[in-house]
Amino acid sequence: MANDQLSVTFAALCDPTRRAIIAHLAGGERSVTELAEPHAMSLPAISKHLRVLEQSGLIERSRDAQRRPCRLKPARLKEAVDWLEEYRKYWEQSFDRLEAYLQELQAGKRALDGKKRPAGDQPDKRKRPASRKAP
Amino acid sequence: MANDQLSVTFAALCDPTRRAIIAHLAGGERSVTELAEPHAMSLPAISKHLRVLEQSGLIERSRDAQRRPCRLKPARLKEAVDWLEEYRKYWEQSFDRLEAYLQELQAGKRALDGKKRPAGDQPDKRKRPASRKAP
DNA sequence: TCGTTATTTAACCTAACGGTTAATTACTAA
DNA sequence: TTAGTAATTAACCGTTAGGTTAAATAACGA
Repeated sequence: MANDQLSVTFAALCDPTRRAIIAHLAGGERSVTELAEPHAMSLPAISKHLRVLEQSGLIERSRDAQRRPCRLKPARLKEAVDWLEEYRKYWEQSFDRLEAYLQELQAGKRALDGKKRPAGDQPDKRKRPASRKAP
Repeated sequence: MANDQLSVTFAALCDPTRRAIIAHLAGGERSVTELAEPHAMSLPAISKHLRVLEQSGLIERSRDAQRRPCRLKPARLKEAVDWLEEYRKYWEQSFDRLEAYLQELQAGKRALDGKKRPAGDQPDKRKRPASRKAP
């Protein structure tokens, strides 16, 4: 896996067990055993997941007697959402189009006179590179 | 890898080449060769990345003569962001705390009389994160 | 000190990932 | 029909991810 932060974060998030752990930790600090309890797998497996989460910066662990309580560290989640937010306009645009379509349906209009073309729908004629070179 | 949609989406996003392709496609429809051009790897490698993106539902492909133009399909990005938004309050809370701290520093206050956000709170309140609030 | 609880480490296994090169398919143009 | 362009498939390879069991470590409590 690539080692840039965003790749590490998304890689940590792509396992459902780890996402469940994050959701669990949203309820506050939890011990390893508590985090393991809902999952049908061994403690070492959970321990590995926690290690991944810790190394990705999504959680941190402290010490309380024998326990190693974990807590959420949300900064990396913010980074991920910041990346995704760049594309918000695209899904909102799709929604707008759907909404417009539904309004048309409701109005019973068949002839679309002033049909506007939403941005990002560019036909985009650009030069095509002849052939690529593999290093 | 798990086959639930969110896992598939995050797995697709955890490769920097694939994220770059998504960013590239934000500029509109692109052919495989165009998408491959900025990357120092073979066309089959790009083809595999595109397959991952297509199967995850992040892009779709059509046919234009020999070309297979790709375009962004943002719905899955929205699902990912929706999951992450559940945690927005956590990073905003952290930010609030930092802000409060900085304000304290600037004011030179030592006694915190009207402290609104106690640190390290939520001991064991199991609550589901609520929906996102508008910024 | 001894046993118990909590957690991690070690060693191992299998499947999947991300890349390669060579061959193949799909389509166009001459 | 033939040559050329665009992209995919096939076969392969090394590394890593995610799980296992067994053993080790850390801290407590009697």
